[in-house]
Amino acid sequence: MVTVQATSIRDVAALAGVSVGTVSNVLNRPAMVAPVTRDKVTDAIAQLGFVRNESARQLRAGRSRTIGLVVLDVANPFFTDVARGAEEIADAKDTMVLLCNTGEDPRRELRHLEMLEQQRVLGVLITPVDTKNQRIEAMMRRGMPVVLVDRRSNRRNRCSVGVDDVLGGRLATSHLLDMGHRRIAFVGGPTTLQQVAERREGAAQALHGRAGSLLTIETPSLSISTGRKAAEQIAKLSATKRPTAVFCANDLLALGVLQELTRHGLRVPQDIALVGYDDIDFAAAAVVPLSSVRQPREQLGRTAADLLLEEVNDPQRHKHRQVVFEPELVVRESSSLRRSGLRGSTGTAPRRGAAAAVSLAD
Amino acid sequence: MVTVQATSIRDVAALAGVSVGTVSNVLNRPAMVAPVTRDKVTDAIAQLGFVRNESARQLRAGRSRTIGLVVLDVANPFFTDVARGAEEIADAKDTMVLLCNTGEDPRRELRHLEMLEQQRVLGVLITPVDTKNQRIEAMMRRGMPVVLVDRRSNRRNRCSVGVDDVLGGRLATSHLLDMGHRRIAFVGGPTTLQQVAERREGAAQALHGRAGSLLTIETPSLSISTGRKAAEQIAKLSATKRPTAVFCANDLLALGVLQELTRHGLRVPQDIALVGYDDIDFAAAAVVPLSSVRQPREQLGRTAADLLLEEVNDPQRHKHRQVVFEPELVVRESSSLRRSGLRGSTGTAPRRGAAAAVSLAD
DNA sequence: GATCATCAATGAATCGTTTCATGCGAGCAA
DNA sequence: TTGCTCGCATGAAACGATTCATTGATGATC
Repeated sequence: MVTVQATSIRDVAALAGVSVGTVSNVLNRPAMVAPVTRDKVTDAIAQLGFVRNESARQLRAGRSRTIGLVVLDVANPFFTDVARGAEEIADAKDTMVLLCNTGEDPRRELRHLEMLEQQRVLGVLITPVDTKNQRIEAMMRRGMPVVLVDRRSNRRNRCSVGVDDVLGGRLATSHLLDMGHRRIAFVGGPTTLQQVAERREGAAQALHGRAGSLLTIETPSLSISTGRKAAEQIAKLSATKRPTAVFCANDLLALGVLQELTRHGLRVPQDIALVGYDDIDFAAAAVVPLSSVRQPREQLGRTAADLLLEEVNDPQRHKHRQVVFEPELVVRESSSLRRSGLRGSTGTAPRRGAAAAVSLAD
Repeated sequence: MVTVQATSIRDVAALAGVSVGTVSNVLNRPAMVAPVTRDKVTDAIAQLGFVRNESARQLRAGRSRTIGLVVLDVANPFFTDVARGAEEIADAKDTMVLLCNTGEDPRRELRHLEMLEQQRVLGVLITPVDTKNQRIEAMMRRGMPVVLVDRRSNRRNRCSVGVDDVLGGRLATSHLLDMGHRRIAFVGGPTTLQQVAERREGAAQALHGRAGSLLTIETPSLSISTGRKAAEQIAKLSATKRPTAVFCANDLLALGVLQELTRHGLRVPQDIALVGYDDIDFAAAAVVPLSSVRQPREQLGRTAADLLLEEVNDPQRHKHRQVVFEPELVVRESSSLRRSGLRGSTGTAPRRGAAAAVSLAD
């Protein structure tokens, strides 16, 4: 097979009998070309199968039409929902979303950021692996708009959309305490992830001034398989030391924990209660429907894209904002059993706190 | 904030006191630049925060360093695993993967293909929405390498990697027949998706010459929520008409079916047996661990990327190949109950067929 | 000291677009 | 007829890199 030499705007111009400038006008400002000429050009384009070279366009026009979305894990439904939200907004503005997966690996994150900057994307939505990321700072200094996703920026010099993770951790843990649990484990990591650190912090806050202890099991990542490994450690503990409730930093971990506890003959929620985070679709469909802290995932993506495009389209007027959503605890079977010793009835979840709703779902 | 005028290779050259050609050499062929000069240049690059403009590079060099991966649904773990496999291979060859999500929408698919071709990507891996896709044919005629993913090409003029979906459908349905089921439903759609059509075809084949009927419930997509809707229809049927077993075209559907059946008081597997397809991680973690047809997902992605890069790097020697993997039935609780009337014991799965392994997993 | 090979660095040409100042012809008013 | 405006079309000049023929400097060899 012969690789065909790509046809350029010149070939189209030649075939249509017009100048290259006119072809470009047909492509970009069809209104200012006479209908007869326009038809000649579009015919020529169709006949030659011409496809415009985006590199050349971008080089000259100095402006790309894509934004980058850098996430920790595309296999995590949380992020695919965020992506969906971002795409929805971008689509409406004729902008494409480049989805990049770091797999929580700083080196891959760096590679993706480099690529995005080399491509001169309009801007970047990112959930960074590390709290401190030199590269991001540098990019911003060079004028690249960046919005942090699922992370709060303490600095005022950039936009961020996030969910109050401390509150989320507090909600989950208070609920477990209310259900009569005293030995609670937090499973999650790495703690370099701000989300993880804050959810744990929330758990610690909930315990403040109340009877109960928090055992932290740090994991290297947030996947189902690491969840299984963490549960193995828990299962190995003696019954008197073993926590009676586990709060996981996300649902994937929780699902892994659930599988592995079950394999070891530990029942959820009878022996160990379980609460996850994110409320992904699979949580409700788990062996034991999983209590979880729900975040407005698509909303997060939409808001992030909105903020970014606002900054892109009008950098002068744009004011950096830090948007924080509130999470919501969804109680399901995995944590709905009141701890024995406090009369063993299946209790419904109590409302706690003013701002945060605690809802009971199927 | 002032948007800084992007620094170019000229600025670097000026600061380092060398020519632009030398800077380019440092970037692309550092070995042929004297160490002293090289250091001057790299210092200048660092000092200016220079980031190479990929558009310009690509325009002149005439060659990009990315491949496109177009999938039906990024929220489906099947595809994220395929993506992971493809990325693994691409990474090793210093190539980036652009992940594009069509959401089974032909219009979005078209937009993504246009964008990829405009960007002059090295090639495209795609699971097309329609069996016949003009645009793909056109792209190939223009010399763009394309590999079909999770789909068999009957034509010899292109590469494809797929799994024998007819066999998969046969495995699942034979298993259900062996467990004593006679009224079996197939849930899946749209049938324009080749995978769906073939899995159904396999189901029909399994019934050939055996007692039993196949009820087809066509769905508009392959998500959890459409699965719920399908289950609603099933639940509405009278007990005598209702199928005793359901085979779903993928696991997401099956999980949805499972949730909704349970909500209607129908027990799995006692009232209705259930088999899914893909064996995603969540299948084993479902309320009732889900029997499913397993496909070598990452392998699929790796092989596809391998084929594509082979064609890209040596178009002369490359021979198009159609790789077909064999699926494997994994029997779990959702279908492991032998149908009453044939003595109601929990049976283990029988081995069926020569090539296809039927394994019993936890 | 002349000749030649080797190694580095140079800078102009080029990739395929977009953009914009310029040209041109038709139509219209004076 | 002249002078203007208006509507389209033109084509040369960018954009920022890569590439390659050419030049220059340095040693080595005779």
